[in-house]
Amino acid sequence: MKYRRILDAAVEVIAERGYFHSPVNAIARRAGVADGTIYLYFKSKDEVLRAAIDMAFDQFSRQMEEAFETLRGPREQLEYIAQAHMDRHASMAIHMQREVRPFLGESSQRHLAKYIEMVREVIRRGQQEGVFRRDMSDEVVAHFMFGVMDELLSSAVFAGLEGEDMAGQVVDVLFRGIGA
Amino acid sequence: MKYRRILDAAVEVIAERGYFHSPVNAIARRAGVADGTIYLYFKSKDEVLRAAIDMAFDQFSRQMEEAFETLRGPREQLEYIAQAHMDRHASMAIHMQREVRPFLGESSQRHLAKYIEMVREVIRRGQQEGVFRRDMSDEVVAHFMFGVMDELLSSAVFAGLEGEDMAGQVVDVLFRGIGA
Amino acid sequence: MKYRRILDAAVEVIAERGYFHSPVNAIARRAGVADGTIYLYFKSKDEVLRAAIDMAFDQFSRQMEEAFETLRGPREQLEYIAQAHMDRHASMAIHMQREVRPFLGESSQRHLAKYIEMVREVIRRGQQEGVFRRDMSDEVVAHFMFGVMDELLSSAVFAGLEGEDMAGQVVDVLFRGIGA
Amino acid sequence: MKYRRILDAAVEVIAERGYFHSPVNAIARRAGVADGTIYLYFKSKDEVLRAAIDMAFDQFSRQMEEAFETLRGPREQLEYIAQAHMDRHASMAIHMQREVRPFLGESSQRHLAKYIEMVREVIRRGQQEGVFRRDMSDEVVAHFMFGVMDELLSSAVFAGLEGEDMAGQVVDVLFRGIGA
DNA sequence: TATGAATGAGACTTCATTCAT
DNA sequence: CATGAATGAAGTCTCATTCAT
Repeated sequence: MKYRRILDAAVEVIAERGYFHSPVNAIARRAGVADGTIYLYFKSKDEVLRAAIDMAFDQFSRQMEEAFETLRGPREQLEYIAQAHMDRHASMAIHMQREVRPFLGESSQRHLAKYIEMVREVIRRGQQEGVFRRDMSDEVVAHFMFGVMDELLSSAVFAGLEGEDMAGQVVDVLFRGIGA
Repeated sequence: MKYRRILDAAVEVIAERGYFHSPVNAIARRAGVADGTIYLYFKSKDEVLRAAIDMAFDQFSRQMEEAFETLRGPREQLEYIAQAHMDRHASMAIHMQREVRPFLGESSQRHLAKYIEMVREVIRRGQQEGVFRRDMSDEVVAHFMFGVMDELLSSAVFAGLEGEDMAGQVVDVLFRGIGA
Repeated sequence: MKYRRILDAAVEVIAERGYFHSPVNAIARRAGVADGTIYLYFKSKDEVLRAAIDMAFDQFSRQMEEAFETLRGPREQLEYIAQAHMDRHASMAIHMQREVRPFLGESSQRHLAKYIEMVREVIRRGQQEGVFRRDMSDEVVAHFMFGVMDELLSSAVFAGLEGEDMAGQVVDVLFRGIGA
Repeated sequence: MKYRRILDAAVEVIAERGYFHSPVNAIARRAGVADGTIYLYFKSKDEVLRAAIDMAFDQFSRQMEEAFETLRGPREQLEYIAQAHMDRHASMAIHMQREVRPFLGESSQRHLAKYIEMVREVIRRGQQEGVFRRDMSDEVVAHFMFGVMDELLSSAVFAGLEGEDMAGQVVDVLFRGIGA
């Protein structure tokens, strides 16, 4: 379906060139549709971006919720989040909201907030279960986690860190750091 | 001096609205100069951004080098870096390179690389001195640190975390996480 | 087709006001299109000028080549060139390259060179056939001819010489002047 | 005196780069004065150009009038005009009016008209004296002469015709062409 | 639905001109 | 008289968006 083709093309093109260097016609070309067609499915270019980010986060959320039904321990859950975040394709759109936070407004905030909230819950439960230290703000820890993952992800592109098991190292440091 | 006024205005405006939503005339207005005046001091809009980032990183580097002459322990040094990074004004420009990494090219890379290298050295020395674990890539840890700081910084604006001693918490977690 | 409308409008406007006093929006208005439309057909304003000049010279060349198949005598050929050059519409674009020679670079040179070369051949053949004097540089004579025609053309606009058979007089003088 | 320095600088710079590619500050730099100084002597950039052209033509006219007091024959006079026109420095400003005719308006016209008138008189007198043919418009002949000279002059720069005695050839052709 | 030529607002930049020193 | 930093109008060009087909 074209709706999806456009979204995927947008993610690809924007990931390569950045949002503001990605003219609508470039997205259209990549999607194999005419420029005007995009406006049959989306109200504006911003809307395409918004939808792409929405899609990525929603998918991410769903993936987590599903996994958490069988993965119950805080440690396992954090590990899973890190692993999933590191998966390049899924997270490219998540990463995109960086470039775009200043003007995408509450939509962008909302998704990030949801990601953060998800992590906070894991942390809080870990704290209740006595697995994690209690002397730390769960909010700070959650941003902490998101920040590391996102930076490693984007640096990987430039710095050639692709080989390393980054998610593993991150979780390892984090656990020691916040473990009780 | 106008040069400085323009640079400061640019950092302010871009921090608020993002580089690509910051027309030159907005920067000019904020700086209290005419549009054309900017081009007496900078060759192009890109050049303003580049100069702002250069300035911020250079200042940051100098501050570190100075401080490290009396602060010798890896722990103290990391703490100092975190503290300095968290200082809003100084780091806003550092943060800006995020939005802009894809097209600012090597200039942007170089600065980040220098920051990373600085942290890596601290880590490596800590590993040699037996203060830090040896089973981790110092490069990953350095990006780790940068990522956390930058995310916390940018989230602070939105999430109202301003009160918390974020730098302190970061360093605390990091030390436990990578301590030997 | 818009491509042609724009080219014609450009020639008209530039002929009236000069290239550098012809903002793109004036050309667009004359062509009855929006400013941006011009950039669908031409990469830049310079490109419009270049294309206009190209078109005029090409048309001129083709016209000559065609005519020369039946017009074999040097005298007839020169007469034909003069006549064609004098035709206002066709030659306006040829005239334009004057204003613009310094910065249109080799494209402009090339066309003029071709015109000159065409005349030189006629002259040289005339010299071989003994119709023209041999003690003159054919290159000088060719520029000679081009210069006269172009000046008469541009003066005609201002000086109201429109009525006179200028081409005829020119060729007459030229023949007596260079005739053997 | 600065007035003169500015005028000379203007002619030099404009001859090299064309009027519209000659920013005022380039003329100022060449003249060794500040930008603003130019406006103490001239009302506008156009005025500088106008004055430069005025100066060149006036000088040219004076030179002719002077010479014509001893040079009485039509042939000698035409020869002298051609020779003087060909002198590079003197004629550069004359040549400049080409680029600029469309918008310099009557001032430019007037000078050219004067040049033309001067030649026409020579021609007319030649016709009366029976030296020149009577079946030609003296106006056409005058433009004829101006056009050739100007083209040869400007082509010389590009085509490397510098060596040839162009003025001589021109006059030679012209005489045969219009001689009785 | 789909197209893509056309639009025009708005961005960046240049440069003639002014004016406080 | 002289300076040159500053101004801002105007120019070129891009690109999100529309609409006739």
